[in-house]
Amino acid sequence: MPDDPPKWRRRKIARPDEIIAAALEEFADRGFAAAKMDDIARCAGISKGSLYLYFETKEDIFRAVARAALAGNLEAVRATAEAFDAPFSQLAPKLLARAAAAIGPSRLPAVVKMVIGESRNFPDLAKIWHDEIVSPAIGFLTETIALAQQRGEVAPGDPRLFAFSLAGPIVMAVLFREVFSGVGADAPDLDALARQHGQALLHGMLRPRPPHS
Amino acid sequence: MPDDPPKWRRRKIARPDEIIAAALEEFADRGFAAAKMDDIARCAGISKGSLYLYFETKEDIFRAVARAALAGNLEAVRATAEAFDAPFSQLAPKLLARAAAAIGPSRLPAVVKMVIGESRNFPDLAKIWHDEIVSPAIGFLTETIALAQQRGEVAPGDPRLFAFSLAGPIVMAVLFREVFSGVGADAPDLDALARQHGQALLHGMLRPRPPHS
Amino acid sequence: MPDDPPKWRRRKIARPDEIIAAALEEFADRGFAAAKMDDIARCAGISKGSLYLYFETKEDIFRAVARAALAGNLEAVRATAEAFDAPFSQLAPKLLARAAAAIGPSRLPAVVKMVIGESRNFPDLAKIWHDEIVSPAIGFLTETIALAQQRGEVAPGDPRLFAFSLAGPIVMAVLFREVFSGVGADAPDLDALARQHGQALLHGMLRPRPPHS
Amino acid sequence: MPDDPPKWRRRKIARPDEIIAAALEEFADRGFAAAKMDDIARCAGISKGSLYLYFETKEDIFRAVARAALAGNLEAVRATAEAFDAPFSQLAPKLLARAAAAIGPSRLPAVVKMVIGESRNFPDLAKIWHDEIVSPAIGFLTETIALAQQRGEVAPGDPRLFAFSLAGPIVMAVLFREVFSGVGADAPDLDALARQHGQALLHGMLRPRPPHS
DNA sequence: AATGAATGAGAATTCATTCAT
DNA sequence: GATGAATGAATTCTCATTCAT
Repeated sequence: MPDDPPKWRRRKIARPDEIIAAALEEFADRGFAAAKMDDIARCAGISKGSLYLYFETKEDIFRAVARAALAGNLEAVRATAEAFDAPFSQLAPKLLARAAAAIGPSRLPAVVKMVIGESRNFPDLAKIWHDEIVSPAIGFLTETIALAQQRGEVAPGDPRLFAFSLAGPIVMAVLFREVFSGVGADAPDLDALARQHGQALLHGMLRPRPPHS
Repeated sequence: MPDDPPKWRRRKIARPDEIIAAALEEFADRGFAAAKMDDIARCAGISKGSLYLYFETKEDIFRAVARAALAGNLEAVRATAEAFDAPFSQLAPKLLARAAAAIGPSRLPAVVKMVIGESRNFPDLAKIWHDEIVSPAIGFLTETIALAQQRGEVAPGDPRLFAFSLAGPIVMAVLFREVFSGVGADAPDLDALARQHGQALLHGMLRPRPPHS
Repeated sequence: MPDDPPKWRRRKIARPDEIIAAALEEFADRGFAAAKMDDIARCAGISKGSLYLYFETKEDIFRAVARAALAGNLEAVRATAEAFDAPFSQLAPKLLARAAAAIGPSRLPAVVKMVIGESRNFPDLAKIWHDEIVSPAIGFLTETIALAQQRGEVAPGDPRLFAFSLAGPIVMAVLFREVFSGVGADAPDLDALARQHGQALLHGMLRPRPPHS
Repeated sequence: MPDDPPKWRRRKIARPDEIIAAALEEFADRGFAAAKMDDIARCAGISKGSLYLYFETKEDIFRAVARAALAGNLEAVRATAEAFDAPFSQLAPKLLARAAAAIGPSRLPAVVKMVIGESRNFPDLAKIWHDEIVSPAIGFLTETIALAQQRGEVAPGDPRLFAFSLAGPIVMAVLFREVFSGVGADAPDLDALARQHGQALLHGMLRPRPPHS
């Protein structure tokens, strides 16, 4: 009987990712300390002991979860760099729309919540998140804005603060949903916010004063 | 011996607040689960057993901390309502500046971090924070903006999303500082951000296109 | 102002007894370990600290309770000795009736329960109870029976075992009531038991076989 | 190495009973509250944490101990029902002898002591013991006596009180031994008591008055 | 004498981690 | 590789006892 493993013991390769996915759910739901290895194992469909075949400690799993969330989004940030040379008035709305679309359905907000909550206990994670995601993302925005300022498209001002102006509302809305959905809050629509915020920030919330009339 | 008994015991009245202050530090530093009752007690200058004279459980202390942080700020939100009838173009910058000034030196960000991290484990707290702080604050902004729209001062659009546009950058910056200061990040200056963001959001980031040239 | 203490602080003399009475209730209800000094104090109408003005430790109170219960009954046992020279057939029923009447309304059963439950933890108490109550009582019965045997009134046999025969049913009924009333058991009537048991033990439960019929 | 792995771990099946046996010793010796989980574990030859693999709480172990003691004896009570139709004058001594023989070497008295001491704290246990052991046992005796009365073998009287008359001395002696052995009391011999008490209760303690002489 | 706030040793319980099978 | 029984360090909470007032 050549190649019939009557019951494929789940492909070894995929295990770590399954564990990370399971752990993400548990950590997101209960936080690092309150998540139990038992639950992560059960959620991953394996035994508790098997977790230790793939990870050294609970902390390791946490780090792996936090890092795994980086992976994809790190790409996303870089990918948007291609749209780099459009005028800022067209680039900014596109970036906001993409960010909103990308974040909305992902588990990223849950991981962000995790990282926020445990930033003091896992300073290395905070550092990695800062160095590899948050800082690059803000840096990218800052540079883009600075360039636009050099081209005379954007008003003078600290380009880094402008980056916060641009991204802040999305961040706030994402956290709002993560924290308060489930207690009866109605979370803002991310796409609509991205659209309206882009328009408002670029052209101003104020209605252009009617000539005088 | 004049009249300074520097180390009186028997101070039933003051104790709960001292405990809450101590617990705030511990919870902010380590999170709910990792904060030890021993440490809270030591930090409050009393014995472990004494904590239980004033609070039933560790959870109770956590709730008390989260509630105590509400108290002052609830007032702040209401107080700003007085500036109500200035034109929005003057009101908005003032609100941002006040918020930045009030939040910056307070421990509020630490409590916010706590509440974010434990929102799933303490849904009651999430609800209270939503109902008593976040929702009123956003609601207040929303109404203010809606009125300004009726007066023709503000461009059309969902006023609640505008509220996120207004407040989001401050929120993001506050959390940025709370999470990433300590890993070498340079946190944005809150006052400067408030000023520049107010200006940008009201009048637009874009430099008014020069006539043609 | 001669002898008017505006508020008689409760007569000092009576305090220990009040404490003992209060402690008896608590110990009887919850057992030694589960009874809290707080509760004993509250039940005695004084503060927790005051207990320690009269007793050194919780154990001391327990001992005092167990000893106090002895006091009265020790007398009772001796008092019955006066009826000593009646014929056994009259003496035995009287003793049983008196015991039943004395025990029924007293808190003695509760103390007995206490002593039974804690006999291993308080061997000194077990010893005192044995030496001062149980052993004298059984010894008194044993002697009485032995004398009756010498007078030819009672059948041959170990007089100490006869003592158990005599007293056992009362003891069993008392404990039955103490333990099982409150879970819906109907406790036997002590007086009736004393009467019927005396009759049965003296003359036999068996109906005298009718001559032949 | 033949086939004796003298120290296997992994013995899920046997463990609960070993724990119950160990706990019985500890509870009997010290009472519920004073028995420490550590000691029970050590006595069972396992670690403290392992107790919690098999029982939820200390109370659970206590309940299990109290229930386990029921198991065997429940059978014993039923088993004696077979001797049912002998004349009471033969049946009663047999029942007493069997009870004495069965109880003597067993740990039942220790459990009885436990249940007596904690009856208020574990009313459910008191109820179970009443409903499943004590009440059936007394009920069985009561019925047997009532039948014997109908057959004219036993004198008139409340058959339930007769049941106490029959069983009480054994109960008293068993508790006497449990409580006072260890403080130098000489416990009555259970078998001798059963024999003599049966004889006395059936035929009367009084020596049949010699015709006159 | 009386109080009750303060203490801290002690106990039950949890859970990450190990390792015999 | 996989399992899950076993472990014991760590933590919360209790409560008898003390002592400043």
